[in-house]
Amino acid sequence: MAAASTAKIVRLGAGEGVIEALRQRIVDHDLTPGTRLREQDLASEFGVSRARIRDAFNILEERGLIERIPNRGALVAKLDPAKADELFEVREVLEAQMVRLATEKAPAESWDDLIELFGDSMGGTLAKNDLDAYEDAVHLFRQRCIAASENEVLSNLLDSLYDRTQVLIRRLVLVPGRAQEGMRQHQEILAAMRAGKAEKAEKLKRQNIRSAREWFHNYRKYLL
Amino acid sequence: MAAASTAKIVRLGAGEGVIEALRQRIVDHDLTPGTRLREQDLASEFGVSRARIRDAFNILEERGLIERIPNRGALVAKLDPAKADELFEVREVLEAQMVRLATEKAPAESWDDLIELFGDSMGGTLAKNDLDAYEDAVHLFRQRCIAASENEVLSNLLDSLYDRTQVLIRRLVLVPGRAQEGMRQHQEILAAMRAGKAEKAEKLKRQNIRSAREWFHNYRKYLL
DNA sequence: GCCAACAAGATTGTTGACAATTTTGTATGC
DNA sequence: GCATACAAAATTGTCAACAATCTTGTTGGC
Repeated sequence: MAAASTAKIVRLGAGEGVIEALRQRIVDHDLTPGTRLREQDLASEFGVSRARIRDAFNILEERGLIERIPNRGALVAKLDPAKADELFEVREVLEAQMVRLATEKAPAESWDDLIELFGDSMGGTLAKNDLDAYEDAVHLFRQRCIAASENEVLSNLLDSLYDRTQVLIRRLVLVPGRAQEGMRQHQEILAAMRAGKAEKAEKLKRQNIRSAREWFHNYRKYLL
Repeated sequence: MAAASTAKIVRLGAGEGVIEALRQRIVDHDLTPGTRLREQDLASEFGVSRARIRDAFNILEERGLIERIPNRGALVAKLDPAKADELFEVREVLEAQMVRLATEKAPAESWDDLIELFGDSMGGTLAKNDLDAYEDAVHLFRQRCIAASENEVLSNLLDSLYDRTQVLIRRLVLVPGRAQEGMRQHQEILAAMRAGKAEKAEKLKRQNIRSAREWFHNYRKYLL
């Protein structure tokens, strides 16, 4: 569930739970973009002082999840098409690098269970519109790749980008046909990884993100 | 000079200057890795309250420039070889993407002045060991590419990564032969950009970072 | 002489109160 | 009726004091 949990283990101060709770609400669209965040309200709700909320705001702003206007407070960051494009352009190369490094650093057999997961049964799963199962599989693929790439810097960046696009990705799966194509692409990527072809896997992952970006463009009216 | 100034224009609060000042000291190695940062000392020096210093610490920690140990304070982050490798692995794809986007989005003629800058006279400049001129040229190349790539997310990530490796890069130029090779690589990259060959430019930039990484490995005893 | 227990000092973590700024509501003049 | 000026309320920005935790120096015992 928690995308950023891959690397953040340290510092369990009083305010740490606040950051995570706010992050979760924002990426889950519990707090919709543009929502104004009042320090005192949140402080009362979480039972901490305003200073803790302020600390959380500083960090969430640095991650791009909220925007702050001097003397006016904090707003949940909006995701306009231009900004979404920027995020896709960066994800394209970072996720491709993730797959490349994972292929190079992990033994080929370690992907067998994921190949099984994305295998024959997945088609039927999607036919029944069981999107949760698909989302879980993609999420697992992602987590395994991040772990295998053994690069904390990359991991943190991917988590940060993922937080900002999670809502969009989730909605994209709703578009008829997108999940099927995504499944096929993951099968191809995994096949390349199983064969140890890091460069090919990287290229395929890049195409996967570009493809997602194109679907987003074609359906952006419905997605944002 | 200020690498992170490309995008951070907003929020000129009292504490904003503190962040920038501390960042500058860290990336310039004015504060060496492992240095302990005491809140009260810095608060007195900058003439602000400890809370402002604390805010700055939060942000610098998020950017990976300092590390915090609970109840023990903040240390300037150390850059061990493993972490340096991680940074190179990420820079490799992000800077390549930067060059690709810059080539695609900016008119070919716009690189003519940089081609001139990295042209014939540069060889003599390096022969005289005028490293400042070389560093300035590389810095200008970088800034122009970031601006041309028109991607704020990418720009922020590159600035953040650059801050963490600036000292290392600066020292790497000292290694005999590295500057000459870097110059040649930039000439090739710029030639590809001038020709509008985005994919080739991307590939060359990738090789440029990989090459820098190898030099770093070979001379890491002297560099860290 | 060396180690452990304890106490004093230093440093970070947290809070509530105060100051500065912006927004909102109201009254007044045209 | 509408716009402007002013005042009150709400909200954010800043700070200094207090509490908790860790480090360091000292003393006593073996």
